[in-house]
Amino acid sequence: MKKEYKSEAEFLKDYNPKDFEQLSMTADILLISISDEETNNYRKTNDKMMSILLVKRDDYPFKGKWCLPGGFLNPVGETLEECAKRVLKKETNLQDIYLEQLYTFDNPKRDPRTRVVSTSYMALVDKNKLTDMINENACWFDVVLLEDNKKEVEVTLSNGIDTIHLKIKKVLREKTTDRYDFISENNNEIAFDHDLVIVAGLERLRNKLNYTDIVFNMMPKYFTLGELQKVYEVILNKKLLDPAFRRIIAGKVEKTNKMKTGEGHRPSALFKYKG
Amino acid sequence: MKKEYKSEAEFLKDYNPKDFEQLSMTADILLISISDEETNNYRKTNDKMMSILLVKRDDYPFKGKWCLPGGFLNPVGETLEECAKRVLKKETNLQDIYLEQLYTFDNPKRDPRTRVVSTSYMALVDKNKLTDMINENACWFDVVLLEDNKKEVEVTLSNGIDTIHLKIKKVLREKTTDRYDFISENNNEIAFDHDLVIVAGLERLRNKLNYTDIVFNMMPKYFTLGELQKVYEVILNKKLLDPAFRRIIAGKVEKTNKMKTGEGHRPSALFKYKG
DNA sequence: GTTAGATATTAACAAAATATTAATAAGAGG
DNA sequence: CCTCTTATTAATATTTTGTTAATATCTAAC
Repeated sequence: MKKEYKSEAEFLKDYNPKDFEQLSMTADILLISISDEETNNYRKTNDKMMSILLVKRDDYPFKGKWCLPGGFLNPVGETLEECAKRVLKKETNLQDIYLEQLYTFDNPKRDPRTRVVSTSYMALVDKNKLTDMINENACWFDVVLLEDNKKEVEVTLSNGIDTIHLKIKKVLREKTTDRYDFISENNNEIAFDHDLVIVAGLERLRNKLNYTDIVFNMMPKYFTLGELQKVYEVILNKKLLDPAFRRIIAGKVEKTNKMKTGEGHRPSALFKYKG
Repeated sequence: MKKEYKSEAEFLKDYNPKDFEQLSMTADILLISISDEETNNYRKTNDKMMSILLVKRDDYPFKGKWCLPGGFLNPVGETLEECAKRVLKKETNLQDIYLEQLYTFDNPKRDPRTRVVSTSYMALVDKNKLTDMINENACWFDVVLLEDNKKEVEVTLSNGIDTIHLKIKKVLREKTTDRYDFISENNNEIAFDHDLVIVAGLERLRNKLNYTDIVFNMMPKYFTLGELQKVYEVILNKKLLDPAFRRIIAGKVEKTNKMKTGEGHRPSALFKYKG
């Protein structure tokens, strides 16, 4: 029989959340940076690449597998974003960097322990600004986008020692907005459903590049237009034409009186983000 | 002392989620439609408007307040989207309509009972397609966007009897992507933090209008270009020029041999979504 | 009937944005 | 000083978008 309450306060005094089935939540972070030969200890090319931070699990479940940094939400007073920041600080000592909520993943089978819903965050940083050492179980992996069409996405992650190959099938879900359901075809190459988080994050970054200034979160203070263009090209995975690129970017940056020399060709002007 | 496990299976056998603090989750749905005089029982104008579905709470907390349809996630096997669909079916008997995850709201104080994290979904529908009656505690509210600048958003919701005035302060959070934190300035005009969900949803819809065909989810099968243009104008909250609009939309629709007459002016051709 | 009012539809032109090609600039390194 | 490489910009073609205005065809009022 339902008890009749006379006020919100009276109702709340009686309420016990343990009367209901509950669950756990985590916040996972996709930390993306641009790497080049200076910040890369195994490649000998001059190419820029995207790289993401992975952590090796030293406990069950998925013991020994790589995964995104993440951790359980403390339900007593902590927000998911605070949780994400706490984890990020622990792994990289980074604070005050660009962070945005990406998506909430909730496949009931995504965690073998119990029902765990995960809200993922995307964070962008310029790796070179990382002065402190990152946690010893964490490592940067270069990202190579092998394939990205309407049927599938294929990504290879590599740190020079380990190589992780991710393959995700796309199933058209909604024609009007060209949305797809992503179905992992990986057999525990990476822990949990973090392959889906990575793919969703790379796509979000690619989209935001076109209509925001998000890119400057992963640039150093001073950069040449050539460097900036390479970053765009790496993220978009295609060549851009110089004059077109310069027109688009012109209003966002301002020329400094510094120059970058010693590169074996005509020196280029250094720019900085205007704003 | 930490126990040493030899396999994933052995570890899982010992794992008890109740050893940790847990929480509850809900899925909330922002159902948006376009209303006009035919589907509106109190306005006598010919204008199209956006309208959203609200539900009156008949239990504590927030007893008697309006809120978005939503419900608790069943942690045993139900996904958040399944939960959203279940609630939507209960309130409107609608199935198979456009649904997309909007954002996860997790302010620890958003629910006075206990820690409840809510993942919100946006759903679009053409109200006229609703053949079944909606639940008796549910009601369509017309949406009037009074103000939307870099400092604040103001929205009025009205069903002819009740009027709900929402005011939300914006605080710039991130310059590069022009993102804002939304701070509710409402004193329980609407239950929970559903004012934030509404504002986030309206903004998402406005953005998606520009680069997707999302609008056709709220259109009838056959429509005139004038009607379609009005829907754009209502959502974007501004006038559009005819030839420009027609050029943009031309590739997305196809002319049928039907005409719409009886409107007191030159008849217009009926179009349908191509795809 | 005739005319006014309303929106539909398209033509025509102007302006702005974008794409493309190619010319010129200037340090590094032989 | 010659070649390589990338930087930078000029010049032009093409496409897209903005604007104005002309014409079409219905309903309703007179």
